[in-house]
Amino acid sequence: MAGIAVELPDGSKLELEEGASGADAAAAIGPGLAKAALAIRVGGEVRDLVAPVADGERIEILTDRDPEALELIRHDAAHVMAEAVLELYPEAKISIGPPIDDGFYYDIEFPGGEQLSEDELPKIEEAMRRHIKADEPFERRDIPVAEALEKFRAEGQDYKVELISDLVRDEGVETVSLYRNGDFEDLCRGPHAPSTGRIKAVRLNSVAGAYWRGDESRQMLTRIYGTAFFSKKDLAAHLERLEAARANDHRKLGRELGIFMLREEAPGMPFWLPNGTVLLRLIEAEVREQLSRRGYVEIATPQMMDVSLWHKSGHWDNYRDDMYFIDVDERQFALRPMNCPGACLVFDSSRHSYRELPLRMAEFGRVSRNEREGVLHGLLRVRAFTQDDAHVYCTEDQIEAEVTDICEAIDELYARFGFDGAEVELSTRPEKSLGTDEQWEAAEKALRESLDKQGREYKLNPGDGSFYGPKIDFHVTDALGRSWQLGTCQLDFQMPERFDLSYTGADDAQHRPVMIHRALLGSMERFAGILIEHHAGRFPVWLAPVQAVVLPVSDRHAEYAGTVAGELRAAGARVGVDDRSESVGRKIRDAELERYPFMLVVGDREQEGGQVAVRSHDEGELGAMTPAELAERHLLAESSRS
RNA sequence: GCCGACGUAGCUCAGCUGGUAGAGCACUUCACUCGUAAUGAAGGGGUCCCCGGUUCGACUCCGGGCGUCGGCUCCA
Repeated sequence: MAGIAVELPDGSKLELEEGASGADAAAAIGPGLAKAALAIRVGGEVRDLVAPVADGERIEILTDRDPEALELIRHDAAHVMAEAVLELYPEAKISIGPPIDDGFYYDIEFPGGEQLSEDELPKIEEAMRRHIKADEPFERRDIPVAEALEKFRAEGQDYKVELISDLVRDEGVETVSLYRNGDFEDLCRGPHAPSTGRIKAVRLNSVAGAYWRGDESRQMLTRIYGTAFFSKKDLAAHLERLEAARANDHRKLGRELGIFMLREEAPGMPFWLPNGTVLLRLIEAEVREQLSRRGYVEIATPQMMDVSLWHKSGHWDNYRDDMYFIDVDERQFALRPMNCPGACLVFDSSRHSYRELPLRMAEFGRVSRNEREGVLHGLLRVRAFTQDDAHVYCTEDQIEAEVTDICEAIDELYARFGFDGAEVELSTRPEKSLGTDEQWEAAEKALRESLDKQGREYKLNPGDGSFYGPKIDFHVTDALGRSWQLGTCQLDFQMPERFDLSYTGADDAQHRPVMIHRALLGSMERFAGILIEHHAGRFPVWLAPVQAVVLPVSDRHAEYAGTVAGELRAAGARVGVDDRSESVGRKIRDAELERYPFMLVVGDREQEGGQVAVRSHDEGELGAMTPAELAERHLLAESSRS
């Protein structure tokens, strides 16, 4: 009888009988592996353990040590949750339940369209544990579409019927696969672990509303979020990590460190406190350093302009819902939601030669957008913010070099602030947009080619572009792993046309410039928020709003403390004095909680020697030195390059 | 905008099955004058988010708003 052979990750060959499964392969290698095996990976594809392997395939046995296996059991857990929910609420209609980054969810319609209360989660969780303990096997079967439709129709599972119908329509499938665990059988591509018992720890976290198929106009379902692990210890560690991440929330740190505040009187419009304002100015200085090095000029244009301008720019047609309008006497004005029209008016205020291009005009532009309630989020999603904006007017030939230069500036700037790298996304034409197919095609091509030439990895976001052009976005994540867009580079053939912008070419004729909208950090507010979380409120010395605090040992050293602070400030350092009548220990503690990088203790010894006793948060006590030495060695060492 | 939860002193939070509130920290004052993560004592501070309703009486119950938080959708 003919055997088959598969190749293992170490390159060795494993002889198996014809028709052998992944489980057989694992068993052939050893009983320990047979017990630990969860699934197999062939190439990039994960398969059920019971799926057959073919002659010559390179296979890998997945166990709980494999990161992909975690995704597997989370998907398993989603099925177990659906099983438990249907047991407790037989009338519920289930939709989809995928694994996600750190867990899984299942979207479910409860009877009467009611939302599930969070209080019910423990009950569901308990039922899940029972099914996990019962170690129910996952069993797959493939059945004809008609049979599947009949089954789910009979069960009243309308969402499954819709999913299957769409599979037939979009992919022309003839059969679908179902997975059974216990009494529950779900439409599912798989793969799954051999049985529910492989889930060693499970936790349901929260419920939330979620639109069916992510479509606002459709039914809102109840999304139950949960997570699963291979051990209770891993689950506990995960929950601890979340807890720690919450401590780095910029909203909490922002208040504690005197960076910003929010008030009910101005929802979504942050107030910058003294320390935050210093931080903002330092961030701006880094942006300006890029501007001057890369040949930008800076302008400042009005916050509010007549509505006629917004009709002209296309914002009224495409962005009206997000704008604030103000009636003044007989005229209607709008607060700007974007800075581009102002820049266009500046460009249009004089004649331009092709010799001036690319003309790069930057503006730290404050914009106001009437964001829908419910989307606001600390500094990360606000209604009034400042973009480190710029508009580059250039020829089509210059696009690629400009886009490349912008991407480089973003790389340099993010590296300067301690970010390893951002995720790059390319977004193309949305449904609501201005311009012709040809223009969009040319613009999208230009961006794509620039990215390709730079050798950048990027994700494609079809339909996610701005209404006037496609864009490249730079994304980074916050403390809890949520991704936020920062920098952006958007191509625009529309605005120059609408504003009838032109430059004189070498041929003495008038030509239309191309406009690039670009922001390196995106919004100063959002960037600052992300920066706070990235550094957990403990900024590098050059960026710390207060770099050092002078701590007099007793009241009689207060005057000397003031002298020292004065000297350091004169040298350009940001220094505070804590001259409360408190113990040194107390002042050290408070300084640490404020996350000051340096604490300068001054008592009799230091006062006599004209020195300060330096304590660094990072390095502990550094001994005594003069203020000048401290400034040179520590406080100013990494300051802005400008 | 949608779903859910929440809103008590500057902050973190107790509390009341309906009888107008309390702690710690912070703040003020006094004493202490202190050497690397909390010195002690005393004191001030609240339209219990807002507006209605029920009730003899509402911080508490009900309705509506506003805001915040977690999601969805949307977006820098």
